[in-house]
Amino acid sequence: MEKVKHLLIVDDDAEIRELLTGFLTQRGYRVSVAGSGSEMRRELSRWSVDLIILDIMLPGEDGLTLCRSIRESSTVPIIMLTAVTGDADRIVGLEVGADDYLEKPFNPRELLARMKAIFRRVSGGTNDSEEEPCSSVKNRQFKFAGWQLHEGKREVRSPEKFIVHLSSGEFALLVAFLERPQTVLTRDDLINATRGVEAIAFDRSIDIQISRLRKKLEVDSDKPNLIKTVRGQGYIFTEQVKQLSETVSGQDRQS
Amino acid sequence: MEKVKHLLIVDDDAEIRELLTGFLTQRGYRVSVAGSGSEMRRELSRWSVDLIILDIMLPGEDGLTLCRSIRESSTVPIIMLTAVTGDADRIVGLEVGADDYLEKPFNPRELLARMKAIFRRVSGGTNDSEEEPCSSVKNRQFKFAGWQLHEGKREVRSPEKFIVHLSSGEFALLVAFLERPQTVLTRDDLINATRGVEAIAFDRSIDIQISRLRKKLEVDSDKPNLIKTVRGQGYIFTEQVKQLSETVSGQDRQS
DNA sequence: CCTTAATGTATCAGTTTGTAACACTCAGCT
DNA sequence: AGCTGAGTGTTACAAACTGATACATTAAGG
Repeated sequence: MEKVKHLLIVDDDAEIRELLTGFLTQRGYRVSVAGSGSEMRRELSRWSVDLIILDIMLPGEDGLTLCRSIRESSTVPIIMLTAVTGDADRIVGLEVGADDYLEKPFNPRELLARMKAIFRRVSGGTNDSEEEPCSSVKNRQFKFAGWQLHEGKREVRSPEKFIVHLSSGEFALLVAFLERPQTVLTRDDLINATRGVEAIAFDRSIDIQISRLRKKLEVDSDKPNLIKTVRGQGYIFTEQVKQLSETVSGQDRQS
Repeated sequence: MEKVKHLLIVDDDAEIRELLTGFLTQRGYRVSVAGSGSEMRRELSRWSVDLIILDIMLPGEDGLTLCRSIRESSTVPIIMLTAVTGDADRIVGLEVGADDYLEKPFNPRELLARMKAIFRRVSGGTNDSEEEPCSSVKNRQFKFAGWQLHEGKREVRSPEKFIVHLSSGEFALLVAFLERPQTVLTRDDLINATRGVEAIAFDRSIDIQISRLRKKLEVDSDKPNLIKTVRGQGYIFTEQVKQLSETVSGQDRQS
């Protein structure tokens, strides 16, 4: 498990601070708060935080100024909260060095989604399974429980050799599982694998894709056998997977 | 994935700025704006941008002057926005060093198409598969799933050895796929491969050609097998391809 | 049992893709 | 010139896909 992330919320509205603190604490984050620029500096001097949620509208020094000044000494991710606005503020926000911005009033879950997206991006260098612009064609084949998946052909066959049509999203999800069978994958892992680092998505959207995938793969989708739920953690692909990697270049050459 | 392009919109009309910002941001570009020549210079001094969209009609320094002055120190691509006009402005615009121009009022999608065309041209040096003015005739033959394509003869035969007539556009598209089978090709890739760097085209026009090609190649064009769609990304040719390259000079030599 | 939180999924809305129908261009022909 | 037909792109709408909402269901822990 990863280290608990430490967030700093900077907003002059006590109600919002409390709302967010509650919501984010519950999700397992460590949360500090500040009601002004000076409080923010005090907090920042006291501990290093992993992400700052910064209201643009603050008494005294405003968020933009603070953001700029933070950026002079640090690359800590910043999400700006802007009042309802056209695109103008957004641009300003990003230009000042914020990593993302969110319009008030906002859905806390969307904040969470964007936070996660940023954390994915930041630690992103680590991830493998990213689509490379490489020339060598990925041409893997997977077999499990009589099923067969051919990556290059984007084709899935049931044990009875019927072609089962999966949508792009379902296909990507299945490949993610096949790459790491018999391992619990969190929703974050799956978003990362299927949508790349950039995506902003609520994690429940994975549940829905899982549900759709199960409907196509499982004999009895009420009692899933291939993809099982690990409560509180994520999902796991239970079958053993045999992988054939062809190193062929995708096109045979004969002169 | 490629780095996000950074655009600078220079226009005194706030409404147009916002419209374009919204449109282009949504398409994944990073956008800065300026309402005047001085703002433009400030923006340019702050970061390097990948393309400038420059209104010709500006209070104070006009677009032509700005364009010229930019060109003294930089080759950054520029698209000029001209008021409705005859060719006069166009010519002037291009003389001043703009890469392209667009008449107001314009369709944002056309702007997008022209931007992409410029980006293709700029990074164009990289692409291979470009029609070379070389003397040696390319005389490749491709085989896939029983089909046969002879590049020199511009001939395609079905598994039953029937000649299937493809239009030149469809033929080019198919060749593009055969050159990189089992790889997802974006619409941009395909425009680049089939129409060359110069072309200006909406990317939906690729969809149409795909549709027409499928109708001729696929057994059941409702459930395409050869060319599959990868939602949000592009298209992929699923079959393995066998390529026979003849290095002959196109006309048989026998002494 | 009851409470609470997590997960499953039907339904709906927004987005992307498919394609028919139309319009325009450009050879080749009269 | 004008006509004709093939090729191509656009418009316009249909179909597929995706994710959010909302509620149902299930598990965990008293």
